[in-house]
Amino acid sequence: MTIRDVARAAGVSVATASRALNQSGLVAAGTRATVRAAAERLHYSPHAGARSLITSRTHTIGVLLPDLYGEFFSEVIRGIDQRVQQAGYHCLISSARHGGPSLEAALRAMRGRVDGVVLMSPEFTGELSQRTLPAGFPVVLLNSAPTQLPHPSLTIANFEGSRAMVRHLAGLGHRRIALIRGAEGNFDAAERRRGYRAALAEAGLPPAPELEIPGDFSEAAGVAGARALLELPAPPTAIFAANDGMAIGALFALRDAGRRVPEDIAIGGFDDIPMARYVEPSLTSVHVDISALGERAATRLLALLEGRSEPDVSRETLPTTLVVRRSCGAPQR
Amino acid sequence: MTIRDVARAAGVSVATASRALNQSGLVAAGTRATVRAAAERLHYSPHAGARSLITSRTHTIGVLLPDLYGEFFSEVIRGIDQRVQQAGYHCLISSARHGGPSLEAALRAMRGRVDGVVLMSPEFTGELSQRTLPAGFPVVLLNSAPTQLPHPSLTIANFEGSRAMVRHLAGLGHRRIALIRGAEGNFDAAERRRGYRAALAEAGLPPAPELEIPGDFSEAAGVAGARALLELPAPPTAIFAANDGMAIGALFALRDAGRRVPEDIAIGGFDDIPMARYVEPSLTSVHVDISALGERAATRLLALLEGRSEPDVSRETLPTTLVVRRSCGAPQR
DNA sequence: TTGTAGGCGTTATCAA
DNA sequence: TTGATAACGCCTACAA
Repeated sequence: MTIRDVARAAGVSVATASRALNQSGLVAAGTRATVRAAAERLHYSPHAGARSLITSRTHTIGVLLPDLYGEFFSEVIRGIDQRVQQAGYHCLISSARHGGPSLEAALRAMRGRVDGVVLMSPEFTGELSQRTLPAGFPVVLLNSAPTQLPHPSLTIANFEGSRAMVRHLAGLGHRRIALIRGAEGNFDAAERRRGYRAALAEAGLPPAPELEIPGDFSEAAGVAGARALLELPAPPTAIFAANDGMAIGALFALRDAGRRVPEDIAIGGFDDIPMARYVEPSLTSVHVDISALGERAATRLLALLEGRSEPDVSRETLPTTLVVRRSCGAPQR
Repeated sequence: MTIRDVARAAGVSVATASRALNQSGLVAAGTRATVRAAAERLHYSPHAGARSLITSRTHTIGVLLPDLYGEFFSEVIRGIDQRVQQAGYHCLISSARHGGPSLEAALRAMRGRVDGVVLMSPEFTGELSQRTLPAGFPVVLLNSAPTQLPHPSLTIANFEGSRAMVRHLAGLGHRRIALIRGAEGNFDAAERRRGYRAALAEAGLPPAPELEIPGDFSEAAGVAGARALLELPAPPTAIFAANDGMAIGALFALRDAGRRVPEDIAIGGFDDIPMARYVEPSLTSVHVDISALGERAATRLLALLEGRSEPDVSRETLPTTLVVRRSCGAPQR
């Protein structure tokens, strides 16, 4: 079932059939109708590969993520797909997780399959880019550290969100506010710590290195972190965990240790995962609209593809909002 | 950067270059090395579209889901991608959600881009299949009702899982066990109800139509369902909700109504979403390994693609396991 | 063991 | 307004 069949059925040449099927060119209204009818009747749909060969557009964008696990990624994908679909594009998903194919291989494998790529990976460097991607290949970076790379990049307001959280805790009267940090070397984690420190400084609270506990975004790290904090000669009265997973871990650890939340210790998290509403007490967190992040990334990439935007390498930050629930002890509503 | 460039750089013909790059054909070890080196140096990677034109394989599989929202879908995708990636394939994701393009359009748009498709949609009929897909096009159905369609299909053990749950509740001494049903017309929902009824019958409990409350898998339906049940002249002592979302809704409704769970009323859910562990009391549920479902679907599809399997249209059911937590009041451990 | 040449399904160019 | 025909990049007979 190729365009030849359609052409034959409509009694025209393939060239005319092609013109009639696409918007392009001048075709008599009558012939166009005949061709369209034939295509419909034959259930014709063009072969994407062949078309991309000549147009050198695939109408597909690649989405390369470090993993496909968890709500963050599913939401990103949802946002991207939604945006991309309404533009008539497709989504080729791939994860370059540890143990799987390298980022380079994954990127390379996408060649000829996608017109551009939304990329989330700390490993992506200029050197790699140059080695792997054709010059000028459209790329949008997601949640990456600021780079010199000539690509637009999107992040969420890690710094501002954390600062708002810690400011809120300080506003409730807490003087000893601990931080359970995110993964070492992670850009989000670093930014969240920066926000934490900034808020402390603003509130006139002295930096207290012993209140900063390393973590890795896992629930277990939250448990361990909270336990460590309780061991301190002067334990904190509030804990800010760099993500909700660790915050929930901390919640459990405190409960096990017989501490009441928020009466004895307040807790705040980051991400506002759905579960935050359900834990007991419900978790104060920093809300992030992840599907909007994906949608925005797709929009930027499409703009690049359509050549509508200048090589705009600006960095864009999506806002976050503090969601106050019971775990921080603030008066509700 | 095409194979011509590589050939030229290696001082051979494109045919030889092609042979050297693929496993195929007899090539002198020396020339193979030269060609490979040239390809490496030039960062050559073949154009997928062109290749698919001649081989008529894309090494890509389509994944068509009703939506991309929530953990179920992200886990399915993860399972599929994992399996497919290790076979050197790619994943083209698409959702045929309401308001978006129709299933037919989505399916049609995949032509020439994928070698086969993992499909989850209640709307997929033989008629549609015939109209949209080339005869013999590889399809694997996910969580669909049994059909006459000549495609392998995969489901989870809805019936068995529900039966195990209700059997468990009956075993704890409950005589009045209610069901909050899943969405009308949904195959999973129907199967879960069938399991519920079967377990009641096995336990010698009389069917009690007033204990079957309609629902739609939403948390709100769980709230409404639980309230309705409490209004009954003889309320149930246990509630089985057809999914965890509704079970959690019911949990909240009971708490609001001043009922203790599990002391006054026991609750069980289905799916074992991550949140089930975190609600208070933790929720007894039926565990489903969703990424395994995706992985299995991918495996079946790949078998079809590689022609390794006969046109095996068998229906495969993935087991579920009952996870007992506190909400049902069973002794722990 | 290697090279030549044809063709996969489309669109684009150029004549008619 | 239409039709031949030449690409696009690749693979694979077939010939050398």
